[in-house]
Amino acid sequence: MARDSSATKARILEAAFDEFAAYGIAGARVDRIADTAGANKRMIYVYYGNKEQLFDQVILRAVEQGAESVPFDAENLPRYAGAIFDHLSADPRLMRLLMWKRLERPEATALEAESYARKTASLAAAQREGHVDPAHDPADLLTLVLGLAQAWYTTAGGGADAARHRAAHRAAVVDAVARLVEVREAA
Amino acid sequence: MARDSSATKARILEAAFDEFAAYGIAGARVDRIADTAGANKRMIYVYYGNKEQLFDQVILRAVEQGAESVPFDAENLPRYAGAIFDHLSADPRLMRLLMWKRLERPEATALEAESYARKTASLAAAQREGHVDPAHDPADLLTLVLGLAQAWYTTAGGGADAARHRAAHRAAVVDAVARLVEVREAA
DNA sequence: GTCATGTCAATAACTGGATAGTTACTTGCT
DNA sequence: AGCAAGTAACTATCCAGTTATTGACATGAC
Repeated sequence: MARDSSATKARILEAAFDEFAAYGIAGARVDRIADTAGANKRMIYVYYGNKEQLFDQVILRAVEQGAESVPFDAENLPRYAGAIFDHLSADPRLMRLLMWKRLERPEATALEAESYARKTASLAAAQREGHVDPAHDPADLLTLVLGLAQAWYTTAGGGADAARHRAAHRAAVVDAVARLVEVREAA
Repeated sequence: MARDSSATKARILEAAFDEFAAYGIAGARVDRIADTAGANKRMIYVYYGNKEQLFDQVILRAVEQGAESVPFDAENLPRYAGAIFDHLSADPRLMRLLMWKRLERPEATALEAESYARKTASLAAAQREGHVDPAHDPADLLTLVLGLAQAWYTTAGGGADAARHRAAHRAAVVDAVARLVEVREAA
């Protein structure tokens, strides 16, 4: 039993990810997190303050990792949507975690607000340059693209045998976004 | 204080809707539901069994009302998506309630499975008849349409000033679905 | 080298408040 | 009277957060 505080911190964070993804904030049990982490409950309070702050840390890490592995690409939105789809497919806990966050901690963080603003701005630019149909407001377009990329995880479609058709679902998302952003000649 | 059991039942159900939409199952407080309903806590247990069963009843009523006021229309999916959008706009509690359900009671009920099957079947028919592009599997298409219709409520786009742009958002949804189902000549 | 000292990591047992569900009782209607 | 509706007070459990204490390791004095 080496005494390694950063390893303990990391184990707690990982266990908390599991627990929060499964039960949300209200349903999560601090004792269970401590057990799963193989750590003492007290350390959770030492390292993270309380249950809510621990949740915030879990979210923060997930968002950072997401931003890192799925860079925004205003000029190729179908590909961006496909990348989001892949990212969500890779870990089923992720979408659940984000849904809990929307329900239990809906306040947009500064980080999120800033990332949102950056995306809409670069989307507007892509529209001016003719890569994306300018029919919709950039913010609206972003919402629609995200809605499509997440559709399998926010609706009943993501049921039992979803894994077997993953490739087809992904292709459907990519195609749907392609149709959405396709530049049309003025009628 | 008239003694009217069905009125008490209804008040409890309405208060439970409020409470569950706000806090989910784990976060909901039975005492608070009783207070809001102006009913005695005991009556909740008499009429509904326990907290989970009460939640199930709230969901059941919401789903029934939804099915009633938003009939599926495979031959005009943009309109269907618009109707879903309107239905969700009319009561912000609704989408929250459905999200809690996905997270806390994910099992698909028989009712839901049946309604899902009916929709995909009639969608397949609409594709054969040329009303809907047959590029995608009907089940996938349904998922995408729902993803679009709910996009403002499942993503960060549904923030503060969303109400002011509701009409524009609705139009965006309808247009996005129109593009999605548009029949294309074979390339 | 080894022993005292300070510091950080970790633990088990506890506390106080909350909370789902119950019991025993009262009220009002017919 | 008799039954259904309603009530208040209770219980047993659970659970977030705390307290008091022990164990590990490094540093430096001698």
